[in-house]
Amino acid sequence: MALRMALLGLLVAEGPATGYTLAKSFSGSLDHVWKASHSQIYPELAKMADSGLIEASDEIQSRGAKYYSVTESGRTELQSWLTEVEPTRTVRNEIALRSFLLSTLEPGQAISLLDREMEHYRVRSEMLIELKKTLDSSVGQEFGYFSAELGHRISDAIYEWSEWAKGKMEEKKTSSIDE
Amino acid sequence: MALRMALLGLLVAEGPATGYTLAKSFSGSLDHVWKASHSQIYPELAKMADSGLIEASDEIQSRGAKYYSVTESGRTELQSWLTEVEPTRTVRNEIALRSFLLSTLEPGQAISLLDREMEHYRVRSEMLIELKKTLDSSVGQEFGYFSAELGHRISDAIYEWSEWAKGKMEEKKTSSIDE
DNA sequence: GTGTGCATGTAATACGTTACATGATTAC
DNA sequence: GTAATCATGTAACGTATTACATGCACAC
Repeated sequence: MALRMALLGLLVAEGPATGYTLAKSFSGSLDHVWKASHSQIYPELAKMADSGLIEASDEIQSRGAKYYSVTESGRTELQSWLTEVEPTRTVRNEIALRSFLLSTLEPGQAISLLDREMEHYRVRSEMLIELKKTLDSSVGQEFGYFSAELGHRISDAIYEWSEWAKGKMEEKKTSSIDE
Repeated sequence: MALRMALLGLLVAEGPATGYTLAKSFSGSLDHVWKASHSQIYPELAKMADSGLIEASDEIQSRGAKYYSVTESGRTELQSWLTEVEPTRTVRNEIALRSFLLSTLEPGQAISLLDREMEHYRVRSEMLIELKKTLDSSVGQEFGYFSAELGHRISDAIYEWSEWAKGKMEEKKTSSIDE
């Protein structure tokens, strides 16, 4: 359902697009929020067209490209999903799971894992700051701005957590030497 | 793989346990990090026993309970996964996706969604503060402490983002009235 | 002519959710 | 005796990942 809504959202915001373009949009703006590959997107678009949420244009473009656009029913569907369906808040975050398992490691090992995380989220955070700048200056592109901001705040939170956890692990390491 | 590692981690940290207990542990401590239901856990434990990562005790307890414990091979497996396998950082966060779709809504509608989120994450945050207090006072239970801290920081980040986004939406609402 | 990027799809496998199904034990 | 909780499992379905497969168009 979420993938379907993501596709509807992109079509609403950016107008008619092909499966290929939508896959690209995912990797450009939705990537830090929701991932999907073309092998998922094409069959989903076909199903959506079957249920009348989107329509394929009659003319097929060069290279066999098919342009899809949202129907009125598609717009309604997206609206009611956003406003009426209770969000699935299932967390499935491997980094968080790994943080849970950190204490099964030696402090030294844990520290090098945390260093890796810090580096990753520092880079990610910087990337999102850049993305926000781009989106900020191009008026009418607020679409991705909210999620870029959220992604940025979450990345920072993970970065700071890693720093904190590293500190804890260093204390542990020192105190075990003292014993 | 992640579920398998979560189960190994729980068995390492808490000693021998049954599928039922492990399912309970998930909902107690791992819930805010990784979700799994018993229908996933039982078959996974059977597979893990087949590959020798865990062992079932000979005696079957009352009510047909089976106690599993980690083997040496299981410990090694967990270690090498944590230290050698590059984490899957795929984000699949429905709240973040919804944030992406916010701009397809009227500011008024968006604001009520954001209110709902704020309430949710305020409660979640408070819950995790309580959990951290519990884990802090019981020595030797640092196991869940790192992930509770991470969960807490992420919840707060989402809460603050919602507040920020709500402000933006209110500006938008006012300015559209002014027009 | 050949490599890169555009463009679409299918197949196999893995992972996850919901619902179905059963039975033992304990507490009231 | 009956309700709650312990305890384990299977089946159907839905979602996601990886690999396979094909062909057009443009630039060099």
